[in-house]
Amino acid sequence: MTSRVRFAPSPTGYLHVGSARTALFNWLHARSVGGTFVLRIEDTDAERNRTDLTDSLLAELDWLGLDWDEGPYFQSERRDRHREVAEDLLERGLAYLCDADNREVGGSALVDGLAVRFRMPAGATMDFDDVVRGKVSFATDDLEDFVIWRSNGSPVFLLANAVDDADMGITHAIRGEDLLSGVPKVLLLLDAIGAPRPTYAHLPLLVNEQRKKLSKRRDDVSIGDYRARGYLAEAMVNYLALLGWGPPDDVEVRPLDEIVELFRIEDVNKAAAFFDLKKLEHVNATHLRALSKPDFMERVTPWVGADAPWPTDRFDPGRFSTMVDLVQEKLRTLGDTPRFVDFLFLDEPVDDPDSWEKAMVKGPSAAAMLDGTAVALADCPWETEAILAAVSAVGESLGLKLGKAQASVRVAVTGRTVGPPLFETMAKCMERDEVLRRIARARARL
RNA sequence: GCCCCCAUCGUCCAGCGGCCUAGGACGCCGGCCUUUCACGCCGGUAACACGGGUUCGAAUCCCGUUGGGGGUACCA
Repeated sequence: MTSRVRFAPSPTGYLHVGSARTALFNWLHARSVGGTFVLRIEDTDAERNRTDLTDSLLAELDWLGLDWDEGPYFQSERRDRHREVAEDLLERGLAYLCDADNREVGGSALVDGLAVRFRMPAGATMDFDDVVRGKVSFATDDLEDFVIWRSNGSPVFLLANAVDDADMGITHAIRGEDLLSGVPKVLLLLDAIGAPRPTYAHLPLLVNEQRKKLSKRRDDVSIGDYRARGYLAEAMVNYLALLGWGPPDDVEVRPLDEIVELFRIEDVNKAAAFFDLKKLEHVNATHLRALSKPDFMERVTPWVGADAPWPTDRFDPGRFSTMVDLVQEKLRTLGDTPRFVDFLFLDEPVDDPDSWEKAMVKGPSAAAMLDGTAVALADCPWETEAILAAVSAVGESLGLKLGKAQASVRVAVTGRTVGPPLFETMAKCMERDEVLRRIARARARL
């Protein structure tokens, strides 16, 4: 039988990293075994759902590259089927009507304003074999009757989820461990309606530094936010795959298709994983460096457009393109790009107090360096090597190695102590007059 | 409280009875390279929670303890 999995988010917020990881593992399993990936929106709780959130959910999945084969199905459109099952269970006495105080009310047909609870059998044991956890067992005596149909006429998650999985022929339910304790109830429902039980795989939770389940309120978990900060989809997905799973050959940073090749749901481990931003950055930087020039240029566009920290009309695509060759390898996210090139498109170098303090105030012989450089650069050939030689010579005359010597010149021209290769930047992207003007301006400020 | 789950370096992953004086990655700390930063390279730091078993032999199996987490809604 071919494997069918589903990602079934409820549109109550933006897609967050935990859900994305669940979606990814379902997708990976489907793609690695040639199965079908179904997308189902679990919008049974009308009060908390918003359609615009559904749209953003789909957009984020699309961005991540997690394409689905079926759906999206909307649980809200299956209300009649859910009602049918609730009525059936009620008629068969497996469930009963109850009022707002959870008191049983007689009757074997749905009644407006009354909820329906499933009757928990006594003395039974519900056990199943979880792909990642192994044998798991619950005693029904520890569980209580549970609501399957609300008094407002809508199905509860447990019922809708069980019925939909059964109707959609889901063979593997891959989801977060927070849903583990709900399994016995779902099993009871499945057994009651005579549907086969899917195979379960409960993924370890993603946790924060306090080791608590990642939460929208406390933690930085929106996939959209990461995208906006300049993380690449392939890096996000690559990093997420590393949480709870590891490639057999220890090669961690790699393309998705290779991960599909290597992934096996049974290799997923059980312990909760900390979402480590530092490692995400590393993975991102590695993917970013591997981008071809055209690809990089296309992806960085949003960061150098209207929202960039310089007047749009001063942006020069040609110079920027040249700069990309010099700075791409230094970036950790696309969002880092502006601060490596902004000085080119601003009227004056950036004003960074720390840099000024470090190079101009505390640094050695800043005044002499600037004076000497101004003279040396006034008539040297405007080429990288010549500029390097000129600045180097000025430094030497002051007993400074190039590393120290270039600091004040760098801050005078760019505003910062850190940035792209200075002489190449000047030669290829700046006019001699502008460089000299900035050096003079800095000198005057000393 | 009750139920369930988990437990290897700070973090992620490897290890699935002998190959382990425990391996890789991120981070961190040195060094090299170097016009800053970064990249790259070299080196270092650092873990099998504890206690009992089982076994010739345990990080690996079993039990307990401790610690952590999840669930316990007419949320999903």
